[in-house]
Amino acid sequence: MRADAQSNRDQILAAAQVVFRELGVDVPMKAIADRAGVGVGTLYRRFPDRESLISAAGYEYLSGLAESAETARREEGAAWPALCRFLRECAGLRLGAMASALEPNLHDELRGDPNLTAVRARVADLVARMTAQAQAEGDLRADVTAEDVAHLMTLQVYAHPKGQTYAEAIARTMEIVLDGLRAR
Amino acid sequence: MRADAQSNRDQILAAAQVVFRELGVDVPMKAIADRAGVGVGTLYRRFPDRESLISAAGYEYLSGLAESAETARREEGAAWPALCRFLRECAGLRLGAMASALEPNLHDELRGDPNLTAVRARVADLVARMTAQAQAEGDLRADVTAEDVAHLMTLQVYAHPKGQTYAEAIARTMEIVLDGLRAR
Amino acid sequence: MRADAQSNRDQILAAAQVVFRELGVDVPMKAIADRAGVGVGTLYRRFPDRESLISAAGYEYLSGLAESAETARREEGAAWPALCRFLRECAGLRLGAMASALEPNLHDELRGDPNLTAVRARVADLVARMTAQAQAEGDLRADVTAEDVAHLMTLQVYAHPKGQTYAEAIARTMEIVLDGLRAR
Amino acid sequence: MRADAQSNRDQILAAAQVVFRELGVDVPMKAIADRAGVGVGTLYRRFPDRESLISAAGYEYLSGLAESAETARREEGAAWPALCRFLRECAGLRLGAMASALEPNLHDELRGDPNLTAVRARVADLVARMTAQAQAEGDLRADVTAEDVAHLMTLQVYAHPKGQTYAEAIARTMEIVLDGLRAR
DNA sequence: CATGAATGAGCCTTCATTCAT
DNA sequence: TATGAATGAAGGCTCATTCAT
Repeated sequence: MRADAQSNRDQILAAAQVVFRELGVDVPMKAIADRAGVGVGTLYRRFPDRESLISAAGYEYLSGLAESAETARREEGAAWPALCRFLRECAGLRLGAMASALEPNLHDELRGDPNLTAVRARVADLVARMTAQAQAEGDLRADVTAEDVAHLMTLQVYAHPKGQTYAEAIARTMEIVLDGLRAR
Repeated sequence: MRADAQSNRDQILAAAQVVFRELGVDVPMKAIADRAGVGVGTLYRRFPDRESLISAAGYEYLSGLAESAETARREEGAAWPALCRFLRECAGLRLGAMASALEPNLHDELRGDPNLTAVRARVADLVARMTAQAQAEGDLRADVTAEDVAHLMTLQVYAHPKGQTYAEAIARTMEIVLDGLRAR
Repeated sequence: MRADAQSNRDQILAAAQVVFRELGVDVPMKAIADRAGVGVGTLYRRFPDRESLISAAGYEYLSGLAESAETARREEGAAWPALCRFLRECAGLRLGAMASALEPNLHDELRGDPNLTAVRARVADLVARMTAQAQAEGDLRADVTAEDVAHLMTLQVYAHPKGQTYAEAIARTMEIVLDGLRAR
Repeated sequence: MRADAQSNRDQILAAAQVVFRELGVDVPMKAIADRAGVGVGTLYRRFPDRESLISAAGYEYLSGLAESAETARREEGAAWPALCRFLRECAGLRLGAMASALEPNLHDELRGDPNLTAVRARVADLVARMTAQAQAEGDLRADVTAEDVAHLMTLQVYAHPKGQTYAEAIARTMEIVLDGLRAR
């Protein structure tokens, strides 16, 4: 791929991530193109339909997440702090907005996507391992499943009252959740 | 208002609540009219635009919630179980889907709505009172604010994997959250 | 159906026949709506996609044709003049432009259309009967099949040189064809 | 012109003829470029717009036709069989699909094209001469004009029912036409 | 009053044409 | 010179809203 084309592709993907996060995946394609500084035609050349853009953006989201989960495990020593760091990051990424990509059941067209399937599995596996280990180490309550934890990746609240930003609101909520997860 | 007109209004409002919950507030107006068994014209006669329908539906949601919060307080004896019951009900109602109505900052047109403002205040007050009382009774951790709790009313997760329904997923998440809220 | 709605439907159908004939079936929907004096929305309300409009217009074309074939048979006495009259009318209608509707093999979406199938069969049957009878009466050469004749319904030439209109050009061509069909 | 450039030009022209015949002159430019095995840029370098490509392809069509008309006259001896051979070839070439090029009145942009004008005149002249001669020789009915015959070059039918190909359908139709032309 | 028909603005997508590589 | 990337205008279709019946 030509250098300029690649750069445009990157712009578009970055723009999509931002815009999906802020306005949701049903945002007009034009909004994404504008944010990326390209024409709609260019966007469609790279991503022939909305699904393929969601798929690619979801892939980026999830591999970034997998990446940083692995980093966290390496850097934190224990599983529990790694898990906390991971879930905080998920919340910050507003992963819920991309849930269509995460959850095969939501968007029919995305169900069979092989890249997505692979990275979903990779993330699910990381979550399962962190969960098991944190339970083994006695830090995470024993009665939650890896799936409960996976749900928490997409935690959202819809309120940002007063001067509080969404990031602050969800961060506070996530702290409560983490306290709820901690073993007594 | 004539009896049949009133009945239509009630149908529409009920339909809107169901449909908003299931498909979100951006659902086509026709879908609501169909569900209510009336023509779109009738819908527009009662609710001149989408905002006013969201507003009215939000009002219903919130007053129902206030109602049942008061019932809970009366029936549960202590504030903490009343609060738990209230938050579980919020989750079940998928209140997040109606967040536009709840949160004055989300939908500009809804900001100044007097009915909504009043019922929002009523709910906020109830939450604040339950919060304070539950903290005073030593059941709720002391470091959360009434606002943290208010956020939790709109808690959502976007995943419903395997055979689990959304209701089950959010219920499990809410239990974790309630454990996180409980005083040690 | 309400009277005004019915009238609009008729306008649209009439407009479609004219515009299809002149510009072909790939003409912008807006062009048809404009010609009918309605908005595009109205057009789409009555005919949810292009296929259904082609189908309806094709049906009109073909039933009109069947009608007039029957009239011709009644009025002309013999089969041969009835056939000639019929083929002249086909040419004048520029039936070739509507061939998608006539020919199940051209437009996949139109293949299974039951109305169209029925009227196609009706026309095919009329042609077959006129053909057989004209041959029996010794006016039509014996070596042509009903299918050859059916082809001639869609006869087209693409030229309209000098001051000649298309109608004149195809009329002259059709006379030559009819001479070619006549038994010696 | 460099040898490779010339070769590209030839490829494109050949591709255009094939694709125009099969899909019509409104086919996407990319389809032609692909068929020619070149990029669109190359196509546009050689033919600055669609008209000039139609013009060039039309020129090829018509000079080929003129060529073979002359061959036919030389080889057939009499004018009538030459004319028949010529018209059969026109039908086989599906000349109707290129009618825009043939007929100055159809495509405004093509009206003034000098190459096209010249070759159109050349073909028209050949047709006129064959017509006159065939009439003089008593084989062609006397009441048709050279223009009637020219029309027949673009004869089309739109049906290809059952297993019959278009080529077979038009061939059969042309035989009827030729019978219609023959003097009694 | 209730209905659903009509309207047109808006988003989706394709493709002719231009232009950077 | 060849390529194919970028652009935006144009046409398809949906849906919020208005209005005739």
